[in-house]
Amino acid sequence: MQPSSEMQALLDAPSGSDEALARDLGLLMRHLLERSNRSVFAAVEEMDLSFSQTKIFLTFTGRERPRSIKSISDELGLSLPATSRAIDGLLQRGLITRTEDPGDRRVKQIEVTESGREISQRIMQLRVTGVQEFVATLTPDERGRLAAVLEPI
Amino acid sequence: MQPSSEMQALLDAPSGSDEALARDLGLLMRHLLERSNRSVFAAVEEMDLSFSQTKIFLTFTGRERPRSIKSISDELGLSLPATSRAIDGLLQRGLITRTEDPGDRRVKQIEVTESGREISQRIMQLRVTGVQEFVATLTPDERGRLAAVLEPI
DNA sequence: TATTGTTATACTCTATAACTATA
DNA sequence: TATAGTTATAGAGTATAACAATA
Repeated sequence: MQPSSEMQALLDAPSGSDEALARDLGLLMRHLLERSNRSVFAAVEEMDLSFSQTKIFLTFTGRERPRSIKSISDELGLSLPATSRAIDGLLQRGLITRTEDPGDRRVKQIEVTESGREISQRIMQLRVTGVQEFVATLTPDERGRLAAVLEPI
Repeated sequence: MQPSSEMQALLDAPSGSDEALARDLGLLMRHLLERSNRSVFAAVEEMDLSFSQTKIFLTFTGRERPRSIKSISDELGLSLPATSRAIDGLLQRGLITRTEDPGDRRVKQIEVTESGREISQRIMQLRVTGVQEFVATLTPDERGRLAAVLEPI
């Protein structure tokens, strides 16, 4: 089967087939993404954060303990120098602190400050808001059934 | 209500509430994205296409007619020079053609070549594959119910 | 010697400005 | 004058290489 035929098959997928489900899920994902990304991108641009700086904040969500630059670099798949420079920018704006690890003086411990936490939470809030707005567009019946299906998954 | 409390409320959202639904949808979206993006990014890197070049291909999906550089630039929200340069690269690799519009000689008509179409379809196929793999992990029962809920939406 | 982090350098992609050709 | 596209230039962000400090 040629790629071209496969694509066509996907568009024509009969209702109820796995292909139709994959297509509907893809469309839903795309819709949710567009909705969520618009507000997040606008906020991130307004706050003058780079994409990597935003992702650095996200690596702190849930676990507030200090992290080394290396561990952040590894988690984001970003080079150590790039991570170091991104952190430099956050440091200069007072959004994080960088202190020497007393146990291993090669290591710098990075922590989010109070104002950094505010920004980080605002970003996460916006991500959620896009999805919440979509949920609000559904009828109560659709909401209930979608919730019932998703919960076990 | 402080952002911090809002985030906590989301995590604690009682099963059946709109907040729980939004959270589950967000988690699903994140899961699908990670799954889909891994393979797409790997392929795009291997083919040595920039992010913008990939998006240019996507603007041709569904409508095979020639487009002007301006229209592509507008649709992607990319500057005209950046679009022009990205197209230059695709042209040099024989993935598109750039011909003068006989009706208005300021305009260049961009078309996807046969080898360009192959690459474009391979990318789209990978996007879909990630979702299809996820669908395959569901039980037939979950699949049926999810499909029934999504179709009207 | 190996590891953490920083600095030096070069590359890619982008936008704005200046320019050319056509309308 | 206005528009489509290109070329010139500068800036942001990245990676690799070279380096310093510590283990």
